[in-house]
Amino acid sequence: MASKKKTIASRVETFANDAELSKADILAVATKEFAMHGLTGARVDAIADRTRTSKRMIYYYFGSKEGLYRAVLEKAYDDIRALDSEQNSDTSTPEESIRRIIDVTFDYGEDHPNFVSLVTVENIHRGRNIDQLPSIKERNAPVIRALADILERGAKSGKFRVDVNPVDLHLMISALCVFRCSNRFTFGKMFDVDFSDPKVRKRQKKMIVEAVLRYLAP
Amino acid sequence: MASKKKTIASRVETFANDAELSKADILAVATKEFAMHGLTGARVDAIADRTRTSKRMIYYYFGSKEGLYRAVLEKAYDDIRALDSEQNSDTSTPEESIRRIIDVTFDYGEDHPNFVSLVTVENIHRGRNIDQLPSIKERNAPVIRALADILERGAKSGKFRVDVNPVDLHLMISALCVFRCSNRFTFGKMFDVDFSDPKVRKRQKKMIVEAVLRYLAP
Amino acid sequence: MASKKKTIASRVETFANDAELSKADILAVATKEFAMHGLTGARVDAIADRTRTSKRMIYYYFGSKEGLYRAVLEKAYDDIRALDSEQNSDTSTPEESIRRIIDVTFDYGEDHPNFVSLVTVENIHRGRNIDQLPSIKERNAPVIRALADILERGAKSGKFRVDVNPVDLHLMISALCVFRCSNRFTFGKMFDVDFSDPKVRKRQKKMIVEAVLRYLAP
Amino acid sequence: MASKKKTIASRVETFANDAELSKADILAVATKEFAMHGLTGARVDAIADRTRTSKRMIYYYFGSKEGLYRAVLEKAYDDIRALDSEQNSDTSTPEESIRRIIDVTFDYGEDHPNFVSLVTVENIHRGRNIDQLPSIKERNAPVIRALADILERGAKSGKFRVDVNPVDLHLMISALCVFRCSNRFTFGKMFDVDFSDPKVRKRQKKMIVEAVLRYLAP
DNA sequence: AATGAATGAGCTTTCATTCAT
DNA sequence: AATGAATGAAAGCTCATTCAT
Repeated sequence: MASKKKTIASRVETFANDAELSKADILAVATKEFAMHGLTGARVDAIADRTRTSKRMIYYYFGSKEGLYRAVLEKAYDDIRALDSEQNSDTSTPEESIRRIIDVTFDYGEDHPNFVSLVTVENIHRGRNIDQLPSIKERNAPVIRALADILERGAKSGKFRVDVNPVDLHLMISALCVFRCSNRFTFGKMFDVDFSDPKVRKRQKKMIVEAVLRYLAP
Repeated sequence: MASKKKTIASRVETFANDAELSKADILAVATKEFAMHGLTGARVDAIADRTRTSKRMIYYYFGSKEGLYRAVLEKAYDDIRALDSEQNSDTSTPEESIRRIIDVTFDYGEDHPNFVSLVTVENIHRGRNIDQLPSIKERNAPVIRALADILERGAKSGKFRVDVNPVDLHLMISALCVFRCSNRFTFGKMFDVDFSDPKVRKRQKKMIVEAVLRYLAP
Repeated sequence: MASKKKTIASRVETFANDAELSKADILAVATKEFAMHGLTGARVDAIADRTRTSKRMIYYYFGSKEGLYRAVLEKAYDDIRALDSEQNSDTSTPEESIRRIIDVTFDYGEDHPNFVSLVTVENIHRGRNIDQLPSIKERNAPVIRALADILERGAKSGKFRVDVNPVDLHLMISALCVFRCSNRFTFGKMFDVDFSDPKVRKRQKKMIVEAVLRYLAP
Repeated sequence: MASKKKTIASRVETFANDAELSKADILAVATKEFAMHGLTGARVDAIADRTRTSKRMIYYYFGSKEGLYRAVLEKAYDDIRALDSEQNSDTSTPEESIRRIIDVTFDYGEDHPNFVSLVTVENIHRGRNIDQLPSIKERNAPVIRALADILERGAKSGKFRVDVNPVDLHLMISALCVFRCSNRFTFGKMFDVDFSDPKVRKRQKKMIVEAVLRYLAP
């Protein structure tokens, strides 16, 4: 290994970096595995095999299969935080803001099937693991605050109705954007819908925007 | 055993019933187990233990763990068929029809968490098993026909817009009704929503009805 | 079934025939299965599936898997008895008799791989089952008597040496004719011999005849 | 454990040896089991029970029951290689060389019934496993080369005939020496031969030597 | 801090056989 | 005489994890 020639000072840092790289490597592989097979279906061996490190290191870094799963879950929700921070643009109209939120949410689901799967998996396990990651909760508060702000501005300007619960609105948008991703296999096969077809995608996104905006109208 | 007193004629029938009863018993227990732990997480031993029969009989009747899972899946979709047949009431207005479809769909998700979980589980497995149950597909066609009929009546009477795809409408209603059930754990914990609270339930159902009807308006 | 119209008298006989046909059917299938997979490797289910009757009938007729195996073994040795009876032709010279015995033995091994396999299987089980079939022993005595007779005639005429043990001679011929059948797979693969090649077959038969006759020469 | 006192240096080596010892232990026990019961008849549990290690370790070291069987087969053929290397003595006459080869082959079969059984077992499985052990083939080439050399020397000196195929000669010797071992149970019981009787053994070995040498004579 | 070797517990499945008429 | 339904026992194998340095 190259690290053999390093000074003690640099080595500590390098090892730390190596360790971080290894952890990141494991997390990336594990994300796929958990998303594809679920918590119980995922195989620690399978993860280790596709990693630069060994199975032993998974336990060294993450303690257990569940510990690794929780780290994967945390990372997945971490990644989605970047989404929210982009949405703070007060200059746009409430309607434009809603449009963009739907647009971003819709695309995120399409582009991050692993995230969608992980949320699904976690719900099968009744949110048992997300309970142990209190940081996630804090991170998600901004979404509701942003929606509440938009709703307030819309109500004040007379463009939106005044009786909308921001959490329910978030539920509505999430449902419409995520369900078609999380249930694409059963729904797609049952009703012959090809969710990956760009035309279908565009049509459904338009439908969601219309439905939400009409609902918000006074 | 009670069968000792039976006549030959009744015995044959009774035996058939015994077998059917045993199968039904196994299916009921297995439905719970698969819904709670997923396909891989479910344990054949655990199912057998809660059954009047033995593990051996599960293999005798269903061939394999996956065979049992498929039977459970088929049964779950079978049960939902009853839902559809109730909805054929041509006397009601298109709006009333939509209201009732949402009402029934919403309640079904609430009242049959196992069904919702199974669909979730099947999507993690990318619809691999539902593919092998072609009967399911046929059974689900009526839902779309019913919606298409309502849409047509609505369009003719000028109450509904004319450009609605019935499958997309079904997707919208399913998303709004099912997502809040399938994702109740992650969403509920993240945003402090108690989906089991009757007030929340009522409020959200009202929101869904409004959203859909407003979307369908011309 | 056709038997439904039969009179009672004929039915008994017919059933007996049916039974015999079923037994023969089972035996034929079982012979293959035991020859191919050995006693433990053979599957009662596999045998039943390739039979016109059911697994239950195998137990009805033969009592157990081992019982069936013994019946198969007995049948196999029964069939070979026909071989011996043909060989009693006193008009031929001792040398001609030996030639013909080798010829027949050699061809029998080639043409009845199942028999060869069954003997092999039985030896893996240390002759445990053949022990319980005393009839087989009696049936095999004639071979030795025939050889003893040939040896005596050969010795008297001065064509053969006088110190040959007929059982050892039978061992020699059997070894040379059977080994190349029973061990064709390991030997063939190890030394690139294609035992099914007619040229190889002819060459080896010639070798065996020469070796035995030279050994028997005074 | 004794290893607690070991130095680091010795420990590594000792651990390696422990593993090798465990493997050798398993192989020895498995050889017996497979020879006695065949591939399917052998029980992994039975092997594990007679071993210092556990069933789990068998799978750790050998992957599967078939993997263990192949290892056993390879070891058995490995052991016989020692036999061949002893036979290279150019000073002896061709006749003496043949005598010794028969002597050694004859005794090896007598003294290693497990080897004979394993070959038998492998032939029932149509050489499927030996196919996957290409090393075995290489190891067996020397036998044929040695025989070819002897035949050539014998032909040159006018002591042997010139038209003998060395592989066929090997087949002849193997057949005469091995058949009486592999088929001792059926043949012995059928014709009342006690192959373990030293007198019988001696008589038959003499017969084999005579038969082969007479066949090789010009 | 990092790791190769080892493992107990439990998994799904298969097997020959018997039950009950 | 004949048979479809049912089954206890055990098989091969896999899993996440720990041992021991």
